[in-house]
Amino acid sequence: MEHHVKGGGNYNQSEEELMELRRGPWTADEDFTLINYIAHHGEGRWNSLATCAGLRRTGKSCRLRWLNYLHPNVRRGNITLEEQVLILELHSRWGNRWSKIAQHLPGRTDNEIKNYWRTRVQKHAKQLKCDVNSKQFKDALRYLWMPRLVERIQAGAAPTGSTAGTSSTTTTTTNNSGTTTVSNYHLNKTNLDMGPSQMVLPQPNMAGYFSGGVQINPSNYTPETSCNAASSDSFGAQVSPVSDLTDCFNYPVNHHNNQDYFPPNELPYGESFNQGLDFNDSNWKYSEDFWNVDDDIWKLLQ
DNA sequence: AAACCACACAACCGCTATATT
DNA sequence: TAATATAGCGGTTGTGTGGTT
Repeated sequence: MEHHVKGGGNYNQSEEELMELRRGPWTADEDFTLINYIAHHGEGRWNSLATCAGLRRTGKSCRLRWLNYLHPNVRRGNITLEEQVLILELHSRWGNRWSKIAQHLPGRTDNEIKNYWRTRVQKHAKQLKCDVNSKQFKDALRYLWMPRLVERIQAGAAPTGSTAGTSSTTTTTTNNSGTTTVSNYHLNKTNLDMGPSQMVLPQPNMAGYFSGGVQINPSNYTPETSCNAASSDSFGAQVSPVSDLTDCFNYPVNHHNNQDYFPPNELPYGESFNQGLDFNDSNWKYSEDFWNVDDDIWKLLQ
């Protein structure tokens, strides 16, 4: 199918030129041409690049294709649990600042994060019949979804295996300069001796983000574990003793073997939990399947 | 097997900010 | 300084795909 650009944007081109331009999905040949051209001539000045490369595309389209798809640093595939936590956390702080959020998820594009938000997060809001920007839904994200994600990350990453007999609390903190850190506290003796691990965002590699006891620093960072070549000072560890988001993640110990189960008086949010969110409301009583839509996270509401 | 539907995501559009001439 | 070009952002749309009826 051949589309034609009708105009728009600031990429001023004559009507005749525009009529020649292709739209829609890129072909493998076009991708190859673009990659090859950029490999030899570099990127930038996208209009002339498109012309010189012989691509019947707008410069804007070439730029987007390169940045969102063909660039070697673009990371494709499922959004990891760690990335989901980051997206939720950063979106709660910055809103729809997709590009800004993307800067903290190496290899992910603003477009991908935006799509994730629309398809996954907004879907939950829609099914719950509440606005994605409502306090009710934001509280659900903060006090249910995010802690649940964190717990699953820890369950998967902690060498101690099952959470049975091991309690954990993750704290997200923001210091005066606005830097976010995430701390893990695996409350067994070994890790208590070791103390919390902390890392500073942004950093180029999410592996070990919640690993507990492993501190990411430039010396143990290798290109193999990252999609971006980042300067070492962008992910050095630091300690942030003061937290303004601690309450969000201070949830009680789950003493039960089933990590998805919390009795009513042990729901994973603290005393400070907002009154505005009524989980007894019929809207919140969805079947297990509903909450399974996103990786079993919401089972605890059943 | 065909029609329908929902979803994920690539791509486009309009706009603003910044750089260049 | 003004005009133009370029880069980038966020919202929206279109299309392919997989699941369901």
